[in-house]
Amino acid sequence: MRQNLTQRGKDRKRQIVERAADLFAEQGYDATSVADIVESLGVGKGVFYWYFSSKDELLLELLRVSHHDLRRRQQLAIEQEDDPVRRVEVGIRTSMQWFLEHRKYFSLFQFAANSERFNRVLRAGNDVANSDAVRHVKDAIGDGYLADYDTEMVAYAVMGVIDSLTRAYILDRPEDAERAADAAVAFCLKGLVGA
Amino acid sequence: MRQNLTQRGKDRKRQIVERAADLFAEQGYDATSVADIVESLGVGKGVFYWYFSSKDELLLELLRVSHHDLRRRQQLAIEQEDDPVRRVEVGIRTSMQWFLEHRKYFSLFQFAANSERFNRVLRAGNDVANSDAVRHVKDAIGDGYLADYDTEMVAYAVMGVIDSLTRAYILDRPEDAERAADAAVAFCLKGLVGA
Amino acid sequence: MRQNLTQRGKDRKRQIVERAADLFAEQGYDATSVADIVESLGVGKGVFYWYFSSKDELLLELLRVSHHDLRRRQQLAIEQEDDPVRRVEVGIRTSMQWFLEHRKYFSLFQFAANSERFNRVLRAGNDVANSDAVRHVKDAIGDGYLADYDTEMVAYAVMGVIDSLTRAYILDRPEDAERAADAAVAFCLKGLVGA
Amino acid sequence: MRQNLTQRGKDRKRQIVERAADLFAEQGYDATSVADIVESLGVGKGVFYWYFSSKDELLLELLRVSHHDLRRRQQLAIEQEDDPVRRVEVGIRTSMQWFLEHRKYFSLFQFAANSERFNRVLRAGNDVANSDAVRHVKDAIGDGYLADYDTEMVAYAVMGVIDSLTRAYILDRPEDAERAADAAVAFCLKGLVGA
DNA sequence: AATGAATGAGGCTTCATTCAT
DNA sequence: AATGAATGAAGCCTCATTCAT
Repeated sequence: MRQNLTQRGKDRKRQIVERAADLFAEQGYDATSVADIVESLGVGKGVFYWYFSSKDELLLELLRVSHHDLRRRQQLAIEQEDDPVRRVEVGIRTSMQWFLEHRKYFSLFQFAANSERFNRVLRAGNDVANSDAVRHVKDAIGDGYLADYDTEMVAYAVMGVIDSLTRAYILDRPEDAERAADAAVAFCLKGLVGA
Repeated sequence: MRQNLTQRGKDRKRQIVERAADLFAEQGYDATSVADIVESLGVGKGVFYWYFSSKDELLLELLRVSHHDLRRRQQLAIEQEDDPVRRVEVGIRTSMQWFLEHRKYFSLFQFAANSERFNRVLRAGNDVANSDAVRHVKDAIGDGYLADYDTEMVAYAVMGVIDSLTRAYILDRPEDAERAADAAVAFCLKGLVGA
Repeated sequence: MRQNLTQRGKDRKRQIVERAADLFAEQGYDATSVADIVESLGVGKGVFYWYFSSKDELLLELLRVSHHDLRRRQQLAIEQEDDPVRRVEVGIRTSMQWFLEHRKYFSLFQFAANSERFNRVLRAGNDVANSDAVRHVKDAIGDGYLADYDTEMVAYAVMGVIDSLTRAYILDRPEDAERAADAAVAFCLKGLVGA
Repeated sequence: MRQNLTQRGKDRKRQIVERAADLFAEQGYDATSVADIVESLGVGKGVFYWYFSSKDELLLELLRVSHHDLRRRQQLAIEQEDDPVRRVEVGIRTSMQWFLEHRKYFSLFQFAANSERFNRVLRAGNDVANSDAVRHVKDAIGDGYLADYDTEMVAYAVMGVIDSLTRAYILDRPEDAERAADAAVAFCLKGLVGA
């Protein structure tokens, strides 16, 4: 909302975003009130609206920033690989690693993905991610002897594997994170019977 | 909230559940008020509380019933197959077919899965489903030369593929439903590079 | 908002409108909160929104109804006169008499007339009133030897006289109401120097 | 809130008053926030409270100054006429001309006139104006053969004509300003039938 | 079984004003 | 003189739920 922020202002804004993310993750977006956020920060209600024009706008910003961070991290990691199959693998591992480090965003992403109001933010980033993935997948598959099905679908399938295993393992049993990532990679590359 | 319902009562109750499901799917659970539901049905508010003790209870019941229906349909289909690999395939296809026919439940399941308050209902059914799946997967994989990773994880992976492709294709472009199912099956069985 | 009102409902609604009119007249529209209204009635806040979709909507309805009443009263009185000059006189007297009896609406009308948001309601009624008045004035003036200036303007002028004298005398010194009405009539008919 | 202002300070203050008048005219006093004013000026909030102790105080000052200007302009114009009837005419024309040039103040005056809080400022000026007018009117009427009704009332009537025609024509159709002024004068002097 | 009416806590947001720098 | 930051009361409105009939 405001733009000319002093250092103090920037800090305060970041503080709000982070606290909000924590609370959203704990209780859900709808169940978390603006009052919850500012009270937990010990500041007045007006502070919130000095930095954000609405609760929705805060979530949007939060999604934009974190999603962008995830995507960037992935990009960086993938760039360093040449082999297309390795690229897919690295993509999977980086995603899961990121969620391990930023567990609180996972449920928010899921929530947003299910909401008419918020999914466009993710959609934007995801579309880029998906078309990237399609390219890698195409390269990985090679001469197209699997051209029977759309590579775009494969990209979505990979994302689904990541989401599901992240939800089931990364969040609740971080100690299994590594094994879950291995499983995701193995499954995505070879499937059930593709020994 | 009554239990001994006459036929008329049962009909009314079903009517409420269905209308609620429609509205929840359109606007989301939190954004749909009890008033929305009864108004769209043209009845008074008392009706709602005659059949349900709370809005949450309605969702819980709705989830229980529909999730059970999905699981049952799957069970029936799988039973008719002997080959374990075919069983996995049939499981996938049945899920996606069911969501094609009951699109309105998909987002509700996703919502519930993300909610502390509601996910236990799905969890119950899903745990059964998962251990079933594990069995099938184990059988499919055969003598365990892929025993390196947990079959439970594989089961989650399969579910993730189903969810992701359902969301991306089944809901928005029903005409691609078949291809999406094919893609899901192929991907789950052979993965990206599993020729 | 609601339509199927029981007798009790209709009474309650009327009660709200009247209390609101009182408070608006005393403190002004903006300065009167919905809480003021319901508290002064000893009911819960929800009651207000059962009958009106918003505070603005209440004012709109209040304006519509009362303005319509004023116009109707005028119409009835005027109809009984044949002489056009007498019609103008009766119109003026009826207006002022009505405001004497419904003092609380005067400032509301003035407020609304000054508000982008609300003046359309009055505009509608006033336009009719004005074109009626134009007809009477035309008749009163006779063969048009005053056709030099627009009769529409004259109609507005008459309204201005009514408003101004109402504000200055009717509201604050009801005992002078009669004299004020006489003055308004004399002024409108003959002006300052029109012996 | 300072008093000993440098030239720069005086300019700044005038700037605020004028911008506020613009915004008040556009959106209304209550609907215009202090934030609106300072933002539209591109300055911080402190500036406002440096020059004014409150939003109300700003309006009061604005009313005082502009109303005084109107009255002064009228005075000057009237002084140059000897004939009492001409004086009334010139008073009317000057008012309307002034509002044509300062359209933004019209609705503010109306708003203030309707407000317990603000009307005293206008009252003060208006009372003077009115007693002046009474004198002129008395002179105009001459030997009192119209002494039947109070000349004070006539003064209010004239003001009402001015307000009404100003609102209806001067503000919305400036091109009709001249005709409206003519109409006001003719009506006030001769009334409807005082040919 | 069902209706219209009522409750009241709580949610989001605004805004005049003050403060530290 | 001026800025960005902060306060907190208050306003409008929603909504799950309950009640009287």
